[in-house]
Amino acid sequence: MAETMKGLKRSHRCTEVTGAMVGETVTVMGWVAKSRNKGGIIFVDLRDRSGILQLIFEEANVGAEGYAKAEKLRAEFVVAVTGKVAKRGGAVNENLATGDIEIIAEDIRILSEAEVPPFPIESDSKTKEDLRLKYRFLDLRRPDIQSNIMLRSKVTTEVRAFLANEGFLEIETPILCKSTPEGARDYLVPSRVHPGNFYALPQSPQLFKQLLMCSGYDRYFQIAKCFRDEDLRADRQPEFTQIDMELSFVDIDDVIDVNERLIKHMFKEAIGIDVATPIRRMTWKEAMERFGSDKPDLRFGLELTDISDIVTASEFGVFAGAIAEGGTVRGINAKGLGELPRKKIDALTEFVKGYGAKGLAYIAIAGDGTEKCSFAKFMKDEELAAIRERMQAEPGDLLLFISDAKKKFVLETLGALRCHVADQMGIIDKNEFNFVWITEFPLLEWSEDENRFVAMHHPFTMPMEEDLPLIDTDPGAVRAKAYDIVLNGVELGGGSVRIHQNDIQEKMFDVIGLTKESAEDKFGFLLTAFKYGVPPHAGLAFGLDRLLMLMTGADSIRDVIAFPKIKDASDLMSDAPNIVDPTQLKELGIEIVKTEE
RNA sequence: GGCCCGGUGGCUCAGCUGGUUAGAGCGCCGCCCUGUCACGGCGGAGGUCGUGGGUUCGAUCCCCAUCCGGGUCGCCA
Repeated sequence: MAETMKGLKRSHRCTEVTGAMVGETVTVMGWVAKSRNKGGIIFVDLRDRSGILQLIFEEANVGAEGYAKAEKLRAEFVVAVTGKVAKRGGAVNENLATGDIEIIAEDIRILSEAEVPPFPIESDSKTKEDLRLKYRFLDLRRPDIQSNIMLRSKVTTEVRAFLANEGFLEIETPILCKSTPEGARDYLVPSRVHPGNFYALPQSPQLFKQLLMCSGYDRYFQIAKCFRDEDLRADRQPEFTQIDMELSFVDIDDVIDVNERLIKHMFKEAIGIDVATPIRRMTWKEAMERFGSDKPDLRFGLELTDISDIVTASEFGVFAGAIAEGGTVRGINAKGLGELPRKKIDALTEFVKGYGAKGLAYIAIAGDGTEKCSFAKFMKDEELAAIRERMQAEPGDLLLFISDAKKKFVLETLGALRCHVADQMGIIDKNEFNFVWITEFPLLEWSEDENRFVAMHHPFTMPMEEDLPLIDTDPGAVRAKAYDIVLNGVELGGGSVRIHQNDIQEKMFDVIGLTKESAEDKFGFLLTAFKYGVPPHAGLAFGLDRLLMLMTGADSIRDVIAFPKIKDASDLMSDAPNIVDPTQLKELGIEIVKTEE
């Protein structure tokens, strides 16, 4: 029978009770983590979000009725206990913050009984994630998840404090928006008042924050929910949170400066890490050439090496052919893997095939200098020697090569292989926080599917002034005033300077094949706003979930979100999404059409 | 949509090439125990081996389909 807490007031959380309070009477409330009945004396570990505190029940102190209640306690019962703080009578438990004290219970109320939970409520849970997510409210009781969620709160609190101090205003933007079907798929919300019309949930507050700049708010930020109807990943959820900001009368360096200080502040206050500033900067081109990625993990080397010039005239058709078609041949030197078993090399081949590579060429050099080369029979000795020299190969090294007619493909695939191999080699320092700004992104990207240039970032991104003349002659070569902040190979955030001049904006729409009418239809309100006095402005957004993932070392973004969704974007706990009542659909004028296989 | 991995008591797992009364640890239930904290002792309950077909004398094991979950590629301006 659950009791009321009438007349009681919690005086402390569990670990707020300290050795300095010995002799004081306290009232604590929480969940029974563990009960150990020794017969005549009962020890109970009481748990709340602060941690664990040991309670002692003896009939002499708590009375016959209280002792009988204590005997009934099972895991996850919710209790209120009043008692005296005491130094431990027995051994000190070094593993607990409160390990040298205990509460000698004088009164107990069972506020709620509990069924046996479907899985243990403990840190480092081995329980499968689907079960944990079905009972997320129990999973959220586990100390390690609680610590993640509390750290998340700490981070947003610090972000607000820091940005407020820098003169930023926190302004909310709408969740019900107009669909702008460029980029990711929108989540749509039907309108009852306008049958057949739909709102879209925002993929980001991009247009609204630019409007706020037009309206003179000068420095805006928001902890913003964003929505993208795309497939999930370990680091991707359909709804996620951004620390979003926009600033007026600034250029790249101003944005980078305030954000470096924000990063420094967040990491220091949240997890006690000192981030060295200024943070290194690297152009997109350099990142791609050296690391095969626009979000390079700089905690290790394994850089890409170009051997195209050496093999261009070789007899090896795979290499020579790729180059003849305008492609390239690049390699990495996996130091010390020269005696990797054939099976493991085959596994690496499978890995790159997963990205669409036709194969993986290799030269494995054993410790004694003997070589196994997958393409030796096509190569002259001097060509192989030149490759070894270029790759700085030594006995014990494994050289891996990828070739293709598409340079971008070679770089990206090898970049992925680089990270995969580094992981296998165990050369990544998990305690390092390696930041880098990636700058000078291309403004445009050629889309094979659409047979046109598309904006790499978004169509409001400002080209670099010195590249403006190229926009007609060689659009693909134009660099943008865009920047990403990358941490340990993860894109933490990104932003850009926005276009605020009409002529450049028109040119931009023109290049990506957007007619004046179409642009007007999609973003007319923004373009109109720009006619009435627009300040130069720029902004940036961090992925809060990914940030927390990196701060906590979590393997999955789900471990830092209170109520995450699973791979198919559903919620195992509430069973959303779900069918709705036919009358709701009727009111919205929506009819469900079954699609055939 | 493609590829890969997994599904065996409440939890985590074992189960070799098909033949076992399908096991273990933890948890749970009962009794005992006044200094435990991974408490201890004794006893006990609990499993349509994800589901449906098929092969076979016989399937947890092999085959097909399907459901559920994870990773990844595509996708994510």
